[in-house]
Order: sequence, then structure tokens, then C-alpha cells
Amino acid sequence: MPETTRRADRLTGNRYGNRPTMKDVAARAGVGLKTVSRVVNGEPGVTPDTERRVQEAIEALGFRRNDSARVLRKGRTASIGLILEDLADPFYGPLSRAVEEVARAHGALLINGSSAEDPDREQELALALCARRVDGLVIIPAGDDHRYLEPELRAGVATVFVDRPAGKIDADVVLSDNHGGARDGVAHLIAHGHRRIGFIGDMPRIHTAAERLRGYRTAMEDAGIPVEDAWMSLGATNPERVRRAAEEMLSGPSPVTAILTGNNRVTVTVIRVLAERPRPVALVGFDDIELADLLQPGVTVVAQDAAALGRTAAERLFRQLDGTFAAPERIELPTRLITRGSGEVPPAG
Amino acid sequence: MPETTRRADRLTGNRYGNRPTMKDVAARAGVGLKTVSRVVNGEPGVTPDTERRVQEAIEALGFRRNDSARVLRKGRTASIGLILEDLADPFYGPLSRAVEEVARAHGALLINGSSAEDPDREQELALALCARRVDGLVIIPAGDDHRYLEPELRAGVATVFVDRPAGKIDADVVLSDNHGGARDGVAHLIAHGHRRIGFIGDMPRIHTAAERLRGYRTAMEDAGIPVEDAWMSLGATNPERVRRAAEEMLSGPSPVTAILTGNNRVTVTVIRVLAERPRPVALVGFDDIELADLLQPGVTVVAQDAAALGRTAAERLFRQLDGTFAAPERIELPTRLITRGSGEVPPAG
DNA sequence: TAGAGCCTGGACAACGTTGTCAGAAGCGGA
DNA sequence: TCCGCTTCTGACAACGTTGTCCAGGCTCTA
Repeated sequence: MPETTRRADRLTGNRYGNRPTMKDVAARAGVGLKTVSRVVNGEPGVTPDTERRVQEAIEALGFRRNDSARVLRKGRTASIGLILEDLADPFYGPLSRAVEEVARAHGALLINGSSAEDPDREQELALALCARRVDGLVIIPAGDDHRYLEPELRAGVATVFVDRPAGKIDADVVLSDNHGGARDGVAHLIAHGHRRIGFIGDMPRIHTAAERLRGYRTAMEDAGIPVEDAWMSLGATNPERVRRAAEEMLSGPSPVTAILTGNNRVTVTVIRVLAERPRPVALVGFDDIELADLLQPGVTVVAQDAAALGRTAAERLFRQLDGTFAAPERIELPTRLITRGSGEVPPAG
Repeated sequence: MPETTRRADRLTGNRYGNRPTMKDVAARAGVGLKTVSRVVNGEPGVTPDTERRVQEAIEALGFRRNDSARVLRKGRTASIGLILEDLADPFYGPLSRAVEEVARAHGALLINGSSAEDPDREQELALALCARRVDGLVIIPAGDDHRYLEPELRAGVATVFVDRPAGKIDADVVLSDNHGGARDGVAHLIAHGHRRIGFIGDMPRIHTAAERLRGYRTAMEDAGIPVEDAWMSLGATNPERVRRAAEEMLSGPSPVTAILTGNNRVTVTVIRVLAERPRPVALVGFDDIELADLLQPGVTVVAQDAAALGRTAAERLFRQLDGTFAAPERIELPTRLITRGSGEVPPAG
């Protein structure tokens, strides 16, 4: 039984048993504490024979280095935090995975949390991660005021914002070209003869939603088409409201013949609505969706590269950590229009 | 500037600046170290006036407690690890999210990693997480030998396996009823008149794949239908091989009139293949897929409840941590057959 | 064979926090 | 006024690791 067991049991009442420490390994191998540390960390200056004895002791005791103590001593944790909106959203899966891959390449682990689009929860998570002394943070912001991070930034926590910009602080940001993507999507519809085009998006307090709305307006303006209020629905987040919004703009006094949907969730709901209607309506969705090519018609989308967003952000973060200092930058990744049929439907009537 | 700054800078060359410690806060507030600790942890026995002074100092210095040191002292990290196959797979998103929610309810953070179906990587990740002293592990195993975890289990790391059972150790497991689900899916096809039914699944070394294959065989046997080798394709993981497998079993000497696909990825590929063929073929897919209801025909599936798997596993894990000891258990969650059309197509010819 | 130099190993302090324990201050009652 | 009690505060050790530094033993050369 490891030497430390009895004391710790008495003090903490830990019923889970106790792990052997380097001290225990040293005692068993008959060497000094630091020698064990050397073996564990592969440092030079240990004879093969001593090393073997130490390895045997480690094996026998099932020793595993305590990284908490290590971190305390060394200062770096080799872990980064990722705060996103919802792990279950298919858009964030690939993004998250890409961040993880980059972290792994740098020997770091990934801690992640979902903010559920709640600014308070985002802050709570970010600060909890800072208390764990993560080396860096990748944040998909829910809130629009990140001044609470100022002490952390000053203390050297590398930070990169993704998908939406930081609020009220100066930090690295990696974004998709939301404005350009939405503009292109709408321009595509206009090129196919549409003039009465609707937009259904998220609350404009969310940066991406606001930018996409702006892209919609830009394209309409460029084509000299005055936009009617009834053609725009903002803040329809749940399926019921999206459904109602779509039905209203399809049956008003000047019904739309085409719709740009502001994100993948909205797109899915609108597809359902359109499937029930006899007359075909053109559709361009922001964000790609799975199986979009198998539907009738295939769904034309403005696709973001979620993995590239994550990869770019994580690489930028590790560049900060490597000490390559640079002024905070705003990186914008292009979107891609993928035509599959639904965006090429001509205007009805 | 915090008192600790100069020394640490000299020692580590840390160019990221230094965080203030409780000692710095204590000095600034003109109180003792332990008093700061009391305030930070909300312990009783501090006069309002003292507390205010401490709070001000914390605010002014931007102090944030160092959880590494805390963990070292207290033993628990309030974090759990989740090892899954691929964060980007839509099946694992909801599962992961469910685990996170439960962790959150218990005040714990979630660290996760993808094994990419590689047993070595799974082990590497699991041990790295143990070195961080996570309180518990939720593992979707890639390998089939988990004896490497024995010292950790002995040391009290709570562990629950999900989706697939642990190999060669005794531990809690939460599974879907893969055998029953596949059996029901095939029985459904048989009930609609099919006799030549194909199965395309993953490598049988993966437990879920083996169980689903077994379910397929059971249903066929129950119906007294002898299975031909050409009807089964195992280990087809990438889309090209799945495509070839599907085409072969649809055009052999005794072509199948219906297919059970072994997981969501296979299902998607097979849908593409079937979409290209003139004659309708019945299809039941294991795992639900998004938009399955909007395809022509809608895709009939055997659905697992990924969120329930994650939730159940995480709850079980925290029950272990709460000290409610119990023998390792095997929990099996039911699957649900969702009929949408593709599984009700009658046999052609 | 003595002296110089290298290699290996170990004692010790420090990282930032919390638990223990004892001392100080304040207050009421005798 | 002094004692005893309560309430608040702080000194100190400990958690498990790593960096520093020195001692002792060895080899090699003159």
C-alpha cells in the first residue's frame, strides 16, 4: 500500500482509495524523488539500470503523474477551452472536431461547453475555464460584451473568437463572409428572375444574422428592388414561428416567389413548409445541410466551411501561444454557393 | 503590480504576465491569506467590512482562483472526460450534449476527445484524462481491451461505457438494444413480403455492428429464411465500398428486394444508390437521419435515442461518484422503429 | 597515483490553494 | 476590573510535482 494512503484517508475521508505518488515510487525503487521525475519525463541523466527499477515500480504501483501538481509548478496546462452554442447542432460538430485536431497536434486537450446562446452562461463557462488555467479559449460568442475577459487577456490567456466577433474588446476573430454569402445567394435568385424575395433569419442581435440580413438588403438594393417589410422575418427561432413566418410571406398581398433562409435550422423548417405547397417556390439556404442533394428539388445553399473556421481559429490561437505576437486580426473566410435545384426554380405566376 | 510577478518572470521567462494570487490580494486588502480564501469560497466568519475590502482588492487586481492548486489540495477536479469516436458525427452531437448537461447539473466541466476509432488513441486519451485527475470517464470504446484502466478504476475514477461494452474489465455499460432493433427492422421488411433481404454493416469487431448483424440473422431465422452470403456485406466503411456492396447485392443472381443498413453513414450512401435505380427497393436504416421524412419515399429507420444514452451514462457516472456503490450494471435502452415509407415498399418482381 | 572533470542521484524549495489550530479582539457578566 | 466566552483572523503545513544546486563516485589523463 502506498505510503501516503493512511494520512490522506484520515484527512479527507476519501473512500476512493489513493493514488501512489512519485514519493511512493521512489521509495519502492529505492531511489530519490527527483530521479523518478526524471524517468517519468524522459529527462537525461539516469542509468539504464536505475531507469528499469523505476519503471518496474511505476508499473507495480500503477502510478500516473498528477497533472494538477505539474500544472501548478509549470504554469501551462496544455489544454484549451471551446465555448460554442450547442454541441448537438450539426454545424458545430465539424468545427469542434477541427479545433480538437489542431489542439491534438499541439499536444493539448480540449475542454468544451455549450452556452445555449445565453450570454451569462457563456461568461460563467469562460471564467470557469480560466480558473482551470486553460492556455487559450476559442469562443463562439453568445453575448456582445466581452470586457469581462480583460483581466484574462492581460494575464496571457490566448483568445480567438469564431463565427461572430468579440464585443467591446480587441481580439482575434475568424468569420465567414456572411454578408457576401447572403448577397450572392439573393443575387442568384434575382438572376433567375425573382423580384419578390423573402428572408427568414435569427434575431439581429446575433451578428451572423444581422450580417446575412444586410447581405440580403445589399443584393436587393443593387438590383434596384425595394424591399417590403412583410418579406422579412427576424428572430423566428423555433420551428412554429418560422413556419408561420414562411406561410405569411407566401400568402400575403404581394407573396414572395423565393426565400433566403438564414441558417440550417430555418432552412429545414422552410423545406417542410414548401413541401406541402402545390406551387414551387425557390429556396436558397444559408449553411449546408446533409442530404440536401437527395431532396426534390435539391437544396441550393450558401455553404460555410465549418471545419475551416475551427481550424483557422485554433491555429491562430496556438500562434498566439507560440509567442508570435501580432495585432488582433479579423479573418474572413469565403462562402460557397452550391446549386442543386431549389435556387434555380423560376418565379411562379 | 502583483508581488509574485518579478520572481516568476525571472524563473520561467513567462512573457504572458502573471496572475495575482491570494497572497497578492491579501497584501492589498491588508488581511491574512486565509481570510481571502474564506471570502473567495463564501465561507462564514468574515465581517462584512473585511469582506468588502477583500472584494475590492480582488476586483482591482483581476484575481481569479487557480483551480489547479485547488484541485491539488482538495482531490476532486469537478470535471469528467468523454471519449467518443468522432465529434463531427451527427450521432454523437446529441449524446455529447446530454453528457454535458448532466455534468453541468453536477457543477462539472466536460473534457472530450475523439478516438477516431483507433484503440491506441482511445487509450492515450483516457490516460491523459486520468493524469488530469478527471473525476470520471464516459467512454465510447474503440478498442476491445480495457485492462489498461484497472489501476484507474482501483484509484476511484468513475467509469461508464456507452454504445459498446467494455473489453476484459467489469464496468458499467449503457447500450442500445442493437440486436432487438435490427431484428425488428428486418421483421418489418419480412412482414411486408420481402424474403431476399440484404445487410450492409460495419466491421463485426465493432460490437454494435456484430449485434446488428446478429439481429438480422435472428429475424431471418425466425422467419425460416436461409441467408445467402452474397446478401451480407461487413466492414464496408467508406462510401465507395458501401456503394459497390449495395450494387452487387442488387444485381447478383438472386438480387435482394430490401436492405437493412447498419448505421447512419451507410444509410446515406445506400439512399444515393437507390435514388439512381429505376426499380424501388425497400430500405430500413439503423440510426435516424435528419430530413429522413422529406425524402421520396421517407426513410424508415430503427432509431436510437442518442441523448438518452448520454444522459443515462452520465447519471450513472455521477451516482458512482456520489458514493452509491453498486455492482457494475448493463443497461440496455430500447430502439424505436419509425415507419416513413421506404420500409413499406413491397418487393419488386 | 593524484587531480581534473563528468555523470548520476538526491535534498530542498517553490508553485497557489485549503485545513488545522491557536491567538486576538470584542463583549457581557460577576 | 477581570474572567470567560464568542467571533474573527492569520500562521503554518500539506497537496504532488519540477527546478536548482550540490555531493559523491566514477573515468580519464598526466
